[in-house]
Amino acid sequence: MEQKIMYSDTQCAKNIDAVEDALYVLGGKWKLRIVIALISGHNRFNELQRIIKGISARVLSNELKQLELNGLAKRVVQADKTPVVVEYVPTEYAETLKDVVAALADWGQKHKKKITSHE
Amino acid sequence: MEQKIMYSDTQCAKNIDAVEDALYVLGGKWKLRIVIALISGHNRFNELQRIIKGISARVLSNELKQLELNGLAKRVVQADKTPVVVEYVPTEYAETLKDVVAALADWGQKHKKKITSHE
DNA sequence: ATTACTACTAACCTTTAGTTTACTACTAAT
DNA sequence: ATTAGTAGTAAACTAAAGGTTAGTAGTAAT
Repeated sequence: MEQKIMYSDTQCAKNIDAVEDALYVLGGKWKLRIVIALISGHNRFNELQRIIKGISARVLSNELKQLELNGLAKRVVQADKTPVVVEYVPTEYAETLKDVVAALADWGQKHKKKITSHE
Repeated sequence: MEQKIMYSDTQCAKNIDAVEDALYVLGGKWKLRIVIALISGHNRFNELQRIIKGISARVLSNELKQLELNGLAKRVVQADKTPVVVEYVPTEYAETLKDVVAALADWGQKHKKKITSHE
């Protein structure tokens, strides 16, 4: 009936479902930025707030809890130190996001070049 | 001073900025799903609304306008046909998103497997 | 003694995103 | 004549996300 379908409807639905599952964990304004910061070795609360420009303590705190729930970060308290040091460390699972981050960062960079040059 | 930084602060900031630029265009609940649907050959308004489950006409209409503004989709009216047929076609530029979609869909799929199996 | 840093939380408020219902104007089929 | 589909828009609303301000309890430096 239709001629121009490039991929099957089921493939399309599969892709939509899959990005839906990804966005459930990674969606929103801050999650990916936080993951990048964590992977880049920024592990302490105020350090994260400093490097992720514009994020409030409230939001950072909430997002870190969700990242922990989803197995991407771990809250580590070093109770021996005084004052107590809290670190948020990316899990091994968070490393699996490197391709996603790379693809998105790459596209974002190219996109910026595009809009700042010939537009 | 610090030993454990894996990547430089500037690299981290660059990545954060780049995904920020990408999310400005692609962020939100629907944009990527619509792009996938468009690339998959679903081009008409009601067709898109049918395949993208849960999206309302209002939101679909708004998102399509934004995708057009950002050069990812083009609204094509076939005035000759009766009734008039409106098609939303992905631009060439939208094709550059394939890597992003693939990375995200791949991760989403693996993530779903992870949480539905051993959790 | 004051200032500042740490890692947050509470309460409140605003903004953005999304939903629902209804409606338009036209066509095409039953 | 009625029903259904096309491609939407308008108005009014709710829900979710995020921001702002202030404050806690402790340490450590000036």
